[in-house]
Amino acid sequence: MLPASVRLRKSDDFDRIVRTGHRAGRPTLVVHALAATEVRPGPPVARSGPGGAGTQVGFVVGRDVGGSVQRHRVARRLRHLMRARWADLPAGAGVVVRALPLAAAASTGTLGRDLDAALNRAGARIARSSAGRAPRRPAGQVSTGVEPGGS
RNA sequence: CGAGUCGGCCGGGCGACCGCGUGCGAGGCCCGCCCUAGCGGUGUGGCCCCGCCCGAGGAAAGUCCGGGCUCCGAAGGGCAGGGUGGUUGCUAACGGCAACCCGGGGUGACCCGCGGGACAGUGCCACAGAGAACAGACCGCCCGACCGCUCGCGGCCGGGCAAGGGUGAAACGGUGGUGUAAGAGACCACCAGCAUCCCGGGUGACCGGGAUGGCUCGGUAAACCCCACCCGGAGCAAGGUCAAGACGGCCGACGUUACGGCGCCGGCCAGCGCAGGCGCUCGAGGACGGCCCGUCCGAGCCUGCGGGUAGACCGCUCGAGCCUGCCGGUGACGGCAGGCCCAGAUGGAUGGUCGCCGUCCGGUACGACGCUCGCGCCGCACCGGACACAGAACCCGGCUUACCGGCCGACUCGCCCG
Repeated sequence: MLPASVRLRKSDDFDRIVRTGHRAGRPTLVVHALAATEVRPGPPVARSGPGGAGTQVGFVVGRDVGGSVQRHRVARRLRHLMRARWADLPAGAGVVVRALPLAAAASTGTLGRDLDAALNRAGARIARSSAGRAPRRPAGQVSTGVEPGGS
């Protein structure tokens, strides 16, 4: 399981990442992701610990997935799967994994493969938009790693 | 052995690896404070890491009742509104539970009942049927006049009757007799039922017995209504503390940009700011869910414009608590003694992946028994599949609903053996 400190806790964070983040879909789930500079325009929060420093992850399991028991089961399995992949995420990134109705019936192995594929595609899209024209974000962004002015 | 009734309990187990949350303890780094200024002390502080303890349910569910707790004002009266409805108890309380009463069902153990009032009033009673509420006469029974006649009768008119047939959930008591032209509680006996009174038993619902009366008086209150009793409102997003705070904050649309922003419009929610008006005991205004009364608060209030919270902590888990034993009670339950501490998350912990076992179902093979020779049933082995309903969110007591299955106890009926 992921500790509470690396999970998204604010409704605003969920809204921003789901609304403006880069998306990658699979049959069982959809990954929304933002690079560190897109998550927080200001100076990054200093954070210690292993893996991607400051990376935050959240999960959305809606009512269409199933009843309360089914939804909790899906969310727990996704948290366990994300724990194994969390260290490989870029530092400071924000990721929201949204489960689809098929996730309830899928095996944990299938969920893991879908999560890998979706994370890879979302990562590629972040890299492309940072390097190139940034079609999804009309207001352009500085490349990852360069801190915005002011500090 | 078979069939059944009631009550209680469990609701997969063990292991390995990897994890999450609260609490406690040790350590490291940072921060604040103190001084004797150090390799110091201190902490309601933050982060990391290690160890230990604990960590979902019988329904955690539906949110249908009842309470605790919190705030509204300290919780008044009447009306309206809502709820409950055999009796006596239990309980903090209840629409819950127990025992009993009455009615109904079952051979029985036992089960079921929204179980006050229909002479206070109003309404409704479909279809069928002649007639459905101070009812009614289709077939029918009887008497009389007239006509016909094959002299057993038929037709028609007037009158009497409601026994028999038929309709219906229900037809204005039942059976037998007297009576009569035929009949009818018209009268009589018994029975059922109703009303009033008396006696006996029971705390009571009610039960048992007796007398008198008129002879019989439908159902529906989960229709309005009447009677008795109960109910102030909102809810842990209750409520409280702290920090920030006016040149402010967030969100969205548009325009512009040197991509840092800027302008403008709109929206959002408070104790705030400005202006105007009214008022300070001859009292503005307000509170008590609605209305009236009554009571109380009261120095601020109203309007317009501007402007605009929802972060952290407390509440938050020791409670009508759980277990064991004894005592009282038919029982629900109560009393006493001893022991125990048993989830507190907040995008929301209580788990993930495997292995072995267990339970159930299906198939195959073998063995025992029964046999109507198709099969049934039991044991065992292997293979395959399934393992329910469901996730705390302030806390309790209930109710209701969902649920693969399993275990235990008491009792009833039938058959067989001794």
